[in-house]
Amino acid sequence: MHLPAPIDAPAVLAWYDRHARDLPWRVAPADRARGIRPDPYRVWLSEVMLQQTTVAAVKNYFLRFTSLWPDVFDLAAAPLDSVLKEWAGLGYYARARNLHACAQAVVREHGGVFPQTSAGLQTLPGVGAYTSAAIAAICFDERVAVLDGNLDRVLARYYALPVPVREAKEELRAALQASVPSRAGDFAQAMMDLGATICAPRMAACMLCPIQPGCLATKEGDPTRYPLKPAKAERPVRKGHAYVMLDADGDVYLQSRPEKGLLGGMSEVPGSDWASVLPDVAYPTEADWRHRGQVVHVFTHFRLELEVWSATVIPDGLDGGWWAERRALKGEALPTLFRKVLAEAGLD
DNA sequence: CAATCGTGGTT
DNA sequence: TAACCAAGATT
Repeated sequence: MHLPAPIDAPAVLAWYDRHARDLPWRVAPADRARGIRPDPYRVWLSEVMLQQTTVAAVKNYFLRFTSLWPDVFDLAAAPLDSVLKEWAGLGYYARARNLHACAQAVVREHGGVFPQTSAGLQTLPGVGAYTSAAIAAICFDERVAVLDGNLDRVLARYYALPVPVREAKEELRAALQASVPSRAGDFAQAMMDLGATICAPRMAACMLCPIQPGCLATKEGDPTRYPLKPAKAERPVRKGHAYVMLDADGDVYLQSRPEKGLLGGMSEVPGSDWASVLPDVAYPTEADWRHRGQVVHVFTHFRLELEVWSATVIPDGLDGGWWAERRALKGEALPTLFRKVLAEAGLD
């Protein structure tokens, strides 16, 4: 499959010069034209946070991280534990571990200076095809195709792509590559802004679109028909128990999850396995256990239903965890799931 | 390479 | 309100 007609980059850049979003990690096009260059550390940090995550959700985390750790040396020197705590709630926690490992690699192996090519950047932990291209284009104007979810949608519509994106990824990349102008960084950000604000998933404001003249989906009449979706797998249900233990002072017993896998390295309250059939109740210790309710939490690939139990216990026979003061819970590396569990047990 | 890996905003 | 989906990486 060969895709015709490259994107009209001058039209896209002219649109971007007027309508670029103002974001904390971004250098505005006017400033960029004046020679101001983005800080690769801030661009990298924002790009990692933005992986599969909305701009709205990222903003405050970005400001917090850059306030705590203004440069890559600060972040590399921070304890992993504190990075996980600050990442709590943002999801996809492998990103936080890779973020920390990447900062240390940049400091140890590159003297604190990020590599300046997409190929060099892609050797870093947590930096894949998209993120390496985005940093190289935005910071160094490397003429590389920056292909994210927004671009998948914009290009699928522009070319009225007759197959799901996954089956034509390389054709899209080639078509985009052939369109990249010398202002590669502004072009990449412009195309993403276009996807986020004009060519949105369920609404296409084609009258405002700078590349509407070449858009094949618009010619067909219904751009939101694209991209074509592959059949979706249904989401299985898993069930389990969560045991919230309090001591006489009202402190809460927490423990760390295994470093790999779901919610890896984050904190939790003890609980059962999660299975398609609710496991038998097995309290961690003898006490007057009470059922406090149920928490439902939806992950990407399954739905979880946890029965929440709580009790005041005599703190013995427990191993490997720690007692957290209730007013210190806010600072623990607790994923949203276990914050819901604690709330269900009456601990806010 | 298909499965795994979170969460909150939006419709 | 349930479904959709977001500036993807890793194995």
